[in-house]
Parts: sequence; C-alpha cells; structure tokens
Amino acid sequence: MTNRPPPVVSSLQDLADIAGVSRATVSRALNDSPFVNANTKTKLQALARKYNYTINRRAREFRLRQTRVVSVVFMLDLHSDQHPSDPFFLEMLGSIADGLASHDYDLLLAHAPVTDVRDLADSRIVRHADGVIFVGQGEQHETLNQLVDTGRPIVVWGGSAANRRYVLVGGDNAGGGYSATSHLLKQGRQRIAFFGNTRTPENGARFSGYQRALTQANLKSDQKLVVNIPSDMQHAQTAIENLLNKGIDMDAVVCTSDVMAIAAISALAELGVSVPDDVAVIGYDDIRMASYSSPPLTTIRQGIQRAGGVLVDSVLALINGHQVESTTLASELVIRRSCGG
Amino acid sequence: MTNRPPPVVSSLQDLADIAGVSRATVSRALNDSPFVNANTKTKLQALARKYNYTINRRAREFRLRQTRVVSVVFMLDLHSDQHPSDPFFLEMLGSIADGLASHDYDLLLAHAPVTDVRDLADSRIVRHADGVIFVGQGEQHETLNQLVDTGRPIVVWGGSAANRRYVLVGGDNAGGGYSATSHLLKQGRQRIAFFGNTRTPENGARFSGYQRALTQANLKSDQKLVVNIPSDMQHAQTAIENLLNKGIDMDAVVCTSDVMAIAAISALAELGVSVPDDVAVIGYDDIRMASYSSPPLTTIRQGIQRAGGVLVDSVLALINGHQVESTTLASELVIRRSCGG
DNA sequence: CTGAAAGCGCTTACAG
DNA sequence: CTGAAAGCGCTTACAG
Repeated sequence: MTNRPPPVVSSLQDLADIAGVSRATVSRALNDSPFVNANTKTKLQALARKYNYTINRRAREFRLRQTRVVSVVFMLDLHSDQHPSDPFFLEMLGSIADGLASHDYDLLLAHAPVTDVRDLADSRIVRHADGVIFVGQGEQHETLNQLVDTGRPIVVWGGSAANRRYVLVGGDNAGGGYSATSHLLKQGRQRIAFFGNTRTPENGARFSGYQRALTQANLKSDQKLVVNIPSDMQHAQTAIENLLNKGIDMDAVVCTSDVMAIAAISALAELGVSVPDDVAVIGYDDIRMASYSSPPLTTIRQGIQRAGGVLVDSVLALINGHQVESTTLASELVIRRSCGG
Repeated sequence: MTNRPPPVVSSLQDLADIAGVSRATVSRALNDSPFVNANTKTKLQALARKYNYTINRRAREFRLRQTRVVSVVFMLDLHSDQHPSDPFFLEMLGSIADGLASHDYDLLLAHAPVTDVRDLADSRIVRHADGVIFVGQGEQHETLNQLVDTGRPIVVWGGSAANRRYVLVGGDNAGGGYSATSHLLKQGRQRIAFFGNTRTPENGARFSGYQRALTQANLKSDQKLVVNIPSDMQHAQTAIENLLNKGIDMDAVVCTSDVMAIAAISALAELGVSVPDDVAVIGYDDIRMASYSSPPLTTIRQGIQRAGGVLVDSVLALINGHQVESTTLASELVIRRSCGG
C-alpha cells in the first residue's frame, strides 16, 4: 500500500477540484464574498489553510487592474547633491511602512529625484502603484499640481502653498517657526539666525513664523542672519563657519531640521563657541537622535508616527474613490538643553 | 470634416492593429527579441513611443510568473523595541535602492520584525518578490539557513557564522574591531569598554577583533567593561550611566555602531566627563553624521555605497540562476577627534 | 447560493 | 521572420 503524496494546490481550480465545487465559489469564499453559503465559506477557507494555498496575487491584480502598491517618493532638494541621509526620512518611511502594511499594501520606494511631471507620470513609480505619497514638496509645488491633473491618487507631506490642488498633510510650520523663535527670545536671545531653504513651502512657513516672533518682540530680521541653504549637514556647517569668519554678531540659530542643528552645534564647538552659552541652537523634527546629541537638542516635534498614519489613510481613501481633506498636525516645542533655560 | 481622436492604445493588440501585424510580433519587438526583422522592430518601437504605450507590467509578470521585485528586510534586534532609526539603515537602503533601480527592479520594503521562517517563507515579502536582501542577521542565523532551503534567492548583509548556507556580503568585522581597539591602545588607552550585542555574527567578530588587540597588547579583557546590549542609543546611554555610577574605571569605549557612539558621547558629556580627554569613543559604520557629531567621530567605515551594489548584483545573479560567492568588503579606520590623537 | 463562461494582457512553442 | 493559438490564475456578470 503506497502513500499518495498530498496534492499540490497552486490555483483556485486545484482547490475547487478537491472540494468538489467550482472555482468561482472558491474565489468568492476566499475573498469573503457575502454571496456564498456561510458553511461553504468556512469549509473552503479551512481547506485553503490546510493546503497552504493563497490566491495568486499577480493574477488577481492583473485581473482587477490594481497593484495594491503605494509608492513613496522623497523629494530631494535639487540644490543639494547629498543622498537623503536625514533620519527624519527613515522615521517617516518606517511610519508609512507600518501604516501600509496594516492595510495589506506594499510599499514601493522611489529614490531618484523628481524633476518633470511627464517623466514622473510615465514612470514605474507612478504607473505601477495605486497611489503615491510624496514626502516633502521641494520646490516642485507646480509639478505636483500637474500630477493631480492626471487623476492619480497622490498625497503630499509638506507645507501649504498657493493654488494647491493636491491633498496635503503637514505640520503647523508657521506655528513651529514661531514657537522656536519665541522660545529663543524668551531666553534673552536677540541676534537669531535662520538656516534653511525658504523656497520650499514648509520652510517658507517656518520662516514667516520666525519673522512674526521677531516683529512681535520689536526686532527686525537682519538679512545677514537669514541663510538660505538646503537643509543638510554640510551646508549648515559651512554657514556657521561663514558667519563666524565674517564676524557677524549672533547668539542663536533656528534650523529647519535636526540634522542641520546637530551639524551647526558641531561646527560651533569646533571653533570654540559654546552651545548654548554663546550661541543657542534649535532644531526641527525631533528625530530620535535629538535626545542624544551633545548637548541634547531643543526642537520642534513633528508627530512622525501620526503623520505616517494620516498619509496612508489619506491615499487609501483617495484610491477607494473618497473625498479627502488636507490635514494639519500640531507642532510641539520640546525643550532640552541646546538653548539653555 | 471632423478630426478623428487618436486611437487609445492600451494593449499589444491595439498597437498590432495599427501596425498591421500580429500581437506576437509586437511583443517580440518590444521585448527586443532577436526573432524579429530589425526594421519591423525599429518601426514597432517607434510606434509604441508615439502612442505612449508600454507593456502592461502586471500582465507580463503574471504570464512570466515573475515579479521583478526584490524585498529588503531589516533584521531588527528583537531585544530592542525601537524602530530602526539608525541612519546606517537609511544609507544602506538608499544604496540598495539605487542598485535595484539601475537594473529596473522594484524595491519592496519589509518593516516588521522576523521571527519564524515558516511565517517568513509564506509572507508577502518573500512570495511577492523574486529575491530578498536581508540587512543584518540579528540572532537569526538559523532562520536564514532554513529559508535558503526553500530555494528562494536570498542574500544577507552580515558577519560570517558557522554552517552558513546563504550568500553573505559583509565587512571585515574582525579586522574592524581589531583596528578600532588597536587605535585606542596606540593612544595610550588601557581600560577599553566594548558596547554591543555580541550574539550577532557581525558584533561577535568585532568583539573577537577587540579581544585580539587586547591580547596582543598583553592586556586581558575585563568582563565589567564588556557590555552586551542592543546597538541603539538608549542602551548606550544607560550603559554609560551604569558604568559611571558603579565607579568602574574606563578610558575608552568601542561601540558597534555610530549612533551608539554618539549617544555615549552625549551621556558622558551630560555627566561632566570629557571626550576624548577623559574617555575616548569610537564608533562603527561611518554614517554621514559621524563627521558632524561633537566631537567628530572616529569610526570604522563600512563602504555602504559599495555594499548596496554588491548586494544587488548578488541577488540578481541568484535570481538569474547563477552561482554566487560571498563577498567581504574591506573596513577602514577613519580618524576624527573623538579618540584624541 | 452556485456554476459555466468570458476575458483581463501577455508570451511562446509550434508550424509555416 | 511571422502568425494563430493556447494558456497563465483570477473575477464577475449572467443565468439558473
């Protein structure tokens, strides 16, 4: 007497043959359709588990003309040739990945910088995904607007910009820039520099908050202290060196990212300037490392975990044909030691 | 007289109808098959471009039973409940993403921690990809071995381990641990601590290098200075506090990651201990931020850019049925200021 | 509630 | 070099 090997079940039909039903019924059962007898459904689902069968995803996607993939595009600053080594990106990516996974969607990662919509609309990134999440707008607000017009579900993390047609999720940038600057003013700082690329909507809003705080304190902003640079470490370091070389008077710096702030502190220390005694430094984002810098960084927290969830919920809603509102998440001042106080 | 709208071409058949050939010929032409007349091919390719048509990827993948996707799995330390906020991961991810993109493969990101092979082998991550790159082995060497037995193309970034059956790409960890420790000894340090989870193959090898350097200098390692902790910032900070609280004599720390080193420096500074005057700190990885910490970090460089390329070339070769050798990349001591000298 | 049938867009062995 | 034909594994409108 020979043992027959267990049948290999690699399609709906195989399972249907075993169960003695049609593959249509198996399809319905496994997709939890209401149009199957509850018993049949339970039996079929158990059978699928027993034979370790799951629906062939490519076939299903092909049939349904969907991909069940969401692309994530990081908008790199075109003026900075650095790779995105900012941990803010990784934390955001992790939070998006978690959100997508919980809805059984895959995450397709786009790494190349984006310049032209037409290229983008035709790219694998957009064509092979049901929707796209952009992290940051860079200076490509208009490109994003045009992409919406192609009808693809897209959601953007960033700051508000005029004539926006895409769904936006972002922090309260004007508020963040304001509270960072106010905090510094409360510590008695008067010569406060601003580091960041103010052409991006996020940083533009942060800068307006900075200006508002200054005005409110009856100070006017000094162009020499406004340093328009990409938000990376290299530029922050160079900016500190330039300011110091030129002998420009300054007692604080507002940075548009934590990595800039960390690099600024390092550059200051290297030149014998004490933080926070001589110059206070405040960051933005509250990446994990902010607690572990020397000194620990005072910064504006963007709720990164929450952000990922909202971004995912928003694209998914769009994909499912729903109307979606833009969202602004609260920003919070986190006081550590880099500003004294 | 009315203008007829340009025909929408959304399949091979549509293009074939326009060209007056069969869809088989169009398929061959667009896939650059040698079995088509060169002129026909050129004409058809031009036509495809004109009508902005590209082959439906899902249909093709379904037909060919391939996905043209490579998954990337970060092996998180199961003893650390932190998200992977280590920039090393992001830099590695970027480098892998670049490599994959240049071969027209998509990157599927896996974020959930991995425990059981059976779960893993059945997971979307493995089933919906042509191959998988694991970054780090964690303590799951055996799990990885079992996964190879399922016949899937997998490549692992990590350290060498006994009875390995998977293809490995990694740095020279023993050499790295050795040169880090030797460098410290040359600076006159004698009480050198080691921070890291030595149960992972990578860190185990680094630790053996540490021990070898010590032995060679006629010092023996002191168990009180060997701190077995996950390679994250929180644990590094706590370890410094513990050592100092217990009054354990120490003049240097070898860390198994740059983020640990940065956190250690911060903890030391908070407690009034000067780096490098009182305690020297050396990191591992040479993430971008290593140049910008305070003080700038002396560390062991792992060629992250090169690593991504090798990992990608290796999985792709495996996917194409080739034999693949494991690779060891050289490690390099990068001297900055955190160890004096 | 269930099944037979059509069809999604592609590739390729086969025949010419 | 080219085409007709089969078939990948699935879903769903239609009929019962």
